[in-house]
Amino acid sequence: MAVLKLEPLDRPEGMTTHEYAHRRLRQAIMVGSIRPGESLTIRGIAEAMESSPTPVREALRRLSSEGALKVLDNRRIMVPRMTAERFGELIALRATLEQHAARRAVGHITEKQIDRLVAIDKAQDEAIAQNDNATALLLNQEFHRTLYTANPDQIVMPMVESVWLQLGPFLGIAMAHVAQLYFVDRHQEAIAALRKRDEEAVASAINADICEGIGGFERAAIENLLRLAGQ
Amino acid sequence: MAVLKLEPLDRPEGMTTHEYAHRRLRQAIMVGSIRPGESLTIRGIAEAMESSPTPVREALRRLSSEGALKVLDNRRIMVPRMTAERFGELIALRATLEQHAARRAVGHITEKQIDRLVAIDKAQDEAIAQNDNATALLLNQEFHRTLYTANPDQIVMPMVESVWLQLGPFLGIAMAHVAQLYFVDRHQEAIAALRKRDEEAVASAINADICEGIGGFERAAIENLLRLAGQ
DNA sequence: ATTTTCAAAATGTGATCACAAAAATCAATA
DNA sequence: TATTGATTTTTGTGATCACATTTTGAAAAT
Repeated sequence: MAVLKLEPLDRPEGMTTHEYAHRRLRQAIMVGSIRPGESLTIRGIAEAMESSPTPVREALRRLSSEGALKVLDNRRIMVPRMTAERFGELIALRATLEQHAARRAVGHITEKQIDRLVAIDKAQDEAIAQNDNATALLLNQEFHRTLYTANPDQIVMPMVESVWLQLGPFLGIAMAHVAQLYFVDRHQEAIAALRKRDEEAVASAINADICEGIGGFERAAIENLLRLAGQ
Repeated sequence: MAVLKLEPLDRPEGMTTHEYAHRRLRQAIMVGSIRPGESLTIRGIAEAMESSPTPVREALRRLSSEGALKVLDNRRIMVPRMTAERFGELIALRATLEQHAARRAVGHITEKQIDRLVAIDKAQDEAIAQNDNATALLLNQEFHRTLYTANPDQIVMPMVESVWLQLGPFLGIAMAHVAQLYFVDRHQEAIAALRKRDEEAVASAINADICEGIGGFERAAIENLLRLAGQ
């Protein structure tokens, strides 16, 4: 049996087992610590987190509905393989979705929430300065999430998170084969546009943030990376 | 126990029980035959489709990940209530997502696939002429799905379907309180633009198709409908 | 008539078991 | 050595059971 090592995770009281399993697996996929092509077994995961197949199966179903996992014809479950084409689609969709989410937030966001964005961005810069990639990644997600969820009726956030999840495995590959991930962002540009309630400028900043960040990989670089990772 | 009546559904051989349960519930929600606010019980559904709680729970988890169901704090599960604000967000997101999907399909679609779109549109017109709302709705979905999936690496279709699912309950309400759903579409405009491989014109046609179709409800009309339905 | 109390029923959750299909292992054969 | 074939193990699936929590409904009290 494939021995799966999973980072333990804080489990708040009252959280159900399947929810906990979902969180832990999601986290592992998001940061790219499960190799694409590696097959996950229900019993293996259940044993790794000291529970039983039932709640693990529920977690796997949710993750496959979220696009994080793929169910094969054999009913085996694995992290989807990445291709240059799929990567391109993911980046393009991410740009579309997050521009939409940002536009729809501009009319709702308060000055206090914008101040919060400033604080998150500052914390991210500090994490980058200390070469703490994992924390920087998490804070970058928190920046975007905080912006988009300023709209209380927003529907798009789960879809944005789904794209992040699907990009996770590639991040894992990139981190393993690139000496240093260089972070560039357009957060301050977005913040300035938000202060002015300039919807167009906000969308533009978010688009640039995505396209010049993770989306900035050249196609040749991507194919090279994937080849190196044996995909 | 709330007695749930579910349309039986064709079950292909080899389809697992949880997949079948997922399909049947999804279908019921999509056409608006489950009233928002009505609480679904695992055992009730299991009994209604002559199976057991385990696979039903998996189906419910998937549907909640797809946005079709909402898990309350009591762990009760229900179809989310609709509000005018949520409806507005859903329509705006639908327009954004489907314009994106359409643009991304233009470069891949073949003449044969465009011919297929023509056939589907014709069948839909016939269904409308015969006042067969259910069939017309299904064919409309098939039109859009066929267009978007012309792109083989496409990622967005599950998200489009998620929005359709979330709009389903409102459709059910509208059908119950409006004498006749008037169908307007921009399919022929989209087809003409596809033949010319005019990405901008395709996106424009899809946008109009959505905004003038289900998205055409005035806010006052929506609030009135929701009030009538006791939401 | 309304509210409170308390027992009974219903419900979500997760562990366990049995079964069939798939994968892996190993011996026999070419 | 490589390949086939049979046996064993592993795995996904779904039904069932026990437990804790919630909901329900009726009786009692205000």
